[in-house]
Amino acid sequence: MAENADFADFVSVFHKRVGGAVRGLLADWGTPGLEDDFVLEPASKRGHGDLATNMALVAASHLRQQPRQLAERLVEAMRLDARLRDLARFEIAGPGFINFHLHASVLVNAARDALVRGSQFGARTQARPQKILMEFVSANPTGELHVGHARYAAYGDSLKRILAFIGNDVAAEFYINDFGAQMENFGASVAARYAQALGLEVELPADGYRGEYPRYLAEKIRGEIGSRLRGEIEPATTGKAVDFFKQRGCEIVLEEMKAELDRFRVRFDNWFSEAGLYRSGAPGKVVEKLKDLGEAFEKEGALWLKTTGHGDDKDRVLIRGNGEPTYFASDIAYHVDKLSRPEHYDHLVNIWGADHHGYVSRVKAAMQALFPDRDEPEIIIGQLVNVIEMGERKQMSKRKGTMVTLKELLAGIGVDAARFFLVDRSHDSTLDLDMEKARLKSEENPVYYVQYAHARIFSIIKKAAAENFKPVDYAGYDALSSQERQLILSILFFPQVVQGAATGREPHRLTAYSRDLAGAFHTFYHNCPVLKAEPQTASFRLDLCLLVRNTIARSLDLVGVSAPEAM
RNA sequence: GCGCUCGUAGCUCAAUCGGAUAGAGCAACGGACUUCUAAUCCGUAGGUUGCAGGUUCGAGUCCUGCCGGGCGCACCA
Repeated sequence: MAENADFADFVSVFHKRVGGAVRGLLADWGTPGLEDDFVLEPASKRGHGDLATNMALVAASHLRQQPRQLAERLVEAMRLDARLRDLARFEIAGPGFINFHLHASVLVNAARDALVRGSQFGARTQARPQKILMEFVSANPTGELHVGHARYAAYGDSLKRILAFIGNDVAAEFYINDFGAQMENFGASVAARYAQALGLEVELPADGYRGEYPRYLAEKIRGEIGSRLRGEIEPATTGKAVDFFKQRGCEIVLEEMKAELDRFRVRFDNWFSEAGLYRSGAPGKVVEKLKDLGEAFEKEGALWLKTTGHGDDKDRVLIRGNGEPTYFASDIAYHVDKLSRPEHYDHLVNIWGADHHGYVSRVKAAMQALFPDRDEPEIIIGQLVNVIEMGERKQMSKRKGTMVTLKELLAGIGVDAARFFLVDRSHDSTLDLDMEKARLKSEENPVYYVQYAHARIFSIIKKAAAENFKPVDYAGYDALSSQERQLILSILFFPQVVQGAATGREPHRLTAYSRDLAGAFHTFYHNCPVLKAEPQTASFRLDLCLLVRNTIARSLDLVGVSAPEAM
């Protein structure tokens, strides 16, 4: 408590004070931890005061006693606490809720305090900051980013911002799968398109990459090298040419992905190459290590990892019968690498699509075998995105061409609407995207509702400057309207919302919050004139506007959305 | 078949450890611009939280079964 005093926000201070007032009582009752863990929620919406707690109900379920009677005794204890009495009055309602009515002056002071904290309001609330390495998107470098990737990019980047805001040291990494059969296939496909562009009769590999993109890459490479590699390709693509097209094609793809992600306001601190991992011999080394640990065994000509010893439902191949390591082996090496770096990460977070969820337990099993004393990596599974075309739901597929690219999404609805839209729903429900509708509906994207509130405030601020408005001291102002109470309360919960979004890994709480806050502001705006009010009222309301502006801008920034000054 | 996951208003989604009358936005309907931006506000309507049981003071939330959608069940990545 003491070490965080500088960053303590009103709600958590109030929470501690309430807990302190009833600590002895709860200890007598033997409800361990309740004095620190009880829920304090905003309640004004329901007309039950400003804040409420269900602690009597929780205690009742432990003690098997009447909640209302317990509530009476809790409130009695609270009334004995003079400092708490200075903040609020209390009452019992319903089955045993305790409602708090905050004194107006307390709300005014809390708002002013939040404003003074400026960019630090709600920040650095993490009790024990961690060094976190997040890995997400990690699209194969063989094509364009589509809206599925965009969803993870928006989700992962937002989560990164949120975790960093509350005090963690967070790095984002993109894992490049630039090794293996898929890449050979990709190189051969681009080589074939190159040859075709030169007028040669060369077929795409049987299961090669179709669609426009390899053609585009081939064309681009032809612009760079002309017909220099013509001889390497006819009549069939040779290893040397495939290597070149693989390499150069991959480089171009990555450059374009970077540029596209940059436009989407997603930046990775590191791009990690799987091929580089192989060059360093890491997969081989980790396999040796697993053998030494007695975790690997030979069967049917392959080398297996005994993942069933660590909770997986079957054992997994590390080295294939043909001597090649599996993707799994290199992925283990990759995770070992993450943990072995000089940064000494405390925690790894991987964000994977639902199509990889079968893979989770084997990676965890491998890491458990190698690092029995460390926390296992946290793997977040995000659901997929379907594309709706002509009213029909289709899974995205590069081959079938039913894919909407990130580029198209941004061209259609823009960065702000796209990021808000993608992050606004829980990552664990599938998302159906109808581009036609999205384009039509972008006008009514809730992001504009939120941004409009921000722009309105700027308008007030500009007007205040133009009129040379001189604020006066509003200490003692306590004639709060219900709209002001609601607005202040909404802001005071911002730190809790951020904290909840962080621990639950749920950035969508920020978009929901920003919408609520914008709503509270719009209501306030219609009922409470700012500059036309009495000087003291005007001064307070102007500060309140500044606070709302800061909080909306921060909420949007945490999900990578801009806060315009005018619309 | 087995495993994971989701199912909430016409649509898209919320709902903090199991708590008060399940909430927003959009769409629909009715009102509000002589005002700091009407991209807004106020109001009305809209629900057997997929179905059936169970646990308990209390279940959208936990447990069991069923129905439906998605994903997975490789010596692919």
